[in-house]
Amino acid sequence: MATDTKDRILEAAARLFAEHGYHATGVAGILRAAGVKSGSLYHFFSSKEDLLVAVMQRHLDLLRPQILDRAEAESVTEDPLEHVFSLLGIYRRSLLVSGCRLGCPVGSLALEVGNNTPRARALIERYFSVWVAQVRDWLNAAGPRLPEGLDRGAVARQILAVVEGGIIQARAAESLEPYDACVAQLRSSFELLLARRRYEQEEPRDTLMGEPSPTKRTGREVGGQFEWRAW
Amino acid sequence: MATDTKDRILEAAARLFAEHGYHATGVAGILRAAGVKSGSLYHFFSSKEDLLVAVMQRHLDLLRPQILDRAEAESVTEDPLEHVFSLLGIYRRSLLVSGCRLGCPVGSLALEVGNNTPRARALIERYFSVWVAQVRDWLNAAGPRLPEGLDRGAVARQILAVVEGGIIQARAAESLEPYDACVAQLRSSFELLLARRRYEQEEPRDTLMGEPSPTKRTGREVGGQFEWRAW
DNA sequence: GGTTTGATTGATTGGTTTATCAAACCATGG
DNA sequence: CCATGGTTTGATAAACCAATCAATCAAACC
Repeated sequence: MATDTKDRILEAAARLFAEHGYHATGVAGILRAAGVKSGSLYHFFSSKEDLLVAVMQRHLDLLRPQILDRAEAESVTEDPLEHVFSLLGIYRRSLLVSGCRLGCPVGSLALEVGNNTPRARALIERYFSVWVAQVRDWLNAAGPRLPEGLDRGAVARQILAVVEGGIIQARAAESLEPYDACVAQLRSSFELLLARRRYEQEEPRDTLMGEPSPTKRTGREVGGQFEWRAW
Repeated sequence: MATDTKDRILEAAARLFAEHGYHATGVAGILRAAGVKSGSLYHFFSSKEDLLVAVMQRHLDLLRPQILDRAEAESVTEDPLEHVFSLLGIYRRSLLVSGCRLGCPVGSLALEVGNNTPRARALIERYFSVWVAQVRDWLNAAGPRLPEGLDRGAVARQILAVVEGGIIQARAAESLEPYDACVAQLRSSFELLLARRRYEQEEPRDTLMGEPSPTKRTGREVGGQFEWRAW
């Protein structure tokens, strides 16, 4: 069927672009992976670059259902801060199952074709915007638990940076360790923010690095420290 | 002269790889940019991939003199924490003068040729290691101003992640704003760490988000907030 | 002055790439 | 049963790519 072929091409192209990059992926490889002849591809897409744009559009379309919503769904609590670390856990799993080869498909393409491919660049920008906006909303939903003056948009951008930068390092090192270190450090920063908020409010506190306001805490205890079940 | 030609080739290749990526850069373009004929290139480098490795080696060789040492040199104070933000300022300038096209030449290549080019990957990994080790040393030099139990290696990795991730976002957005937001947020985290340290020591403090221990403060005051002169 | 060594040239090769196109195919509706 | 239009085929064009190589040149060395 028509849409089936088109989807197979898109899926194959998305996978190969993510694995080897845009330029390193030949049309022949996409055809082979999709089980299609060249004419079919050029029936649906006017050029390789056009295919790239379609792949990016697909990533954008799938961002919410397959990444953001899933991060929420995987959180055992309704703590919006847990959604954030759930999200980081999704990328970690992607690295894990691919032997540190696949991280964020958009991040890779952003650096390779970012400029000099205007349509793709615009989609990448929107992708990041949606991502950041969702994380910002989660941070906003954490409401008074985070400090008053905190720029939650900037924090969301920083979280995205940590993800992308952590993935770069993990790929280079062929190890999850750098990614985990970045995330762990991010978690510490959050604990500090939460602690600071409690400090501002002069609430009673036992430990400074303690758990988030435990209204619904259902995470597991690990080594005496509360885990937000990011993975 | 011999070395002159070789250097011109390396320089041209490094620039073009950073601008357009490895695969998108043709040998012909390198020859044109270096003002050299193909035979010369293949006299010095056995293949395009060999040239890539040489370019990476060059980046590694220049990391200390042109990036890390310069970050120290540009700091007006001897505060090792200022070195860190000085370093972030170097990358910002690179983005600025190139219209957000050039960030970290190694980060781009890390994602594009990271795997499936073992020699290049190993050099990228070493590059990041040296980078992280230097930042870690700076953090260590900050000594007791940072909290006792802080994993300074992890913080250094996180800083690298913020740089690389901030650059990705800046390139995608064709704007410095995302990079600045990430760095600003990083700065806030540091202020929080310093504040926390002072809190631990039960030292007298006036503001929680105040300046770093002002033994040698020579930065400029901006809007009432202390600036570490990152740029 | 003659020889060796290394550097440089630039036309050329062989392979690969993206993209085209006319012909065949097939489902749907008249 | 045919007509139509979207779909698929696969050979092939045209451009591009990395890489080669015999020939020239320059300098250093004996």
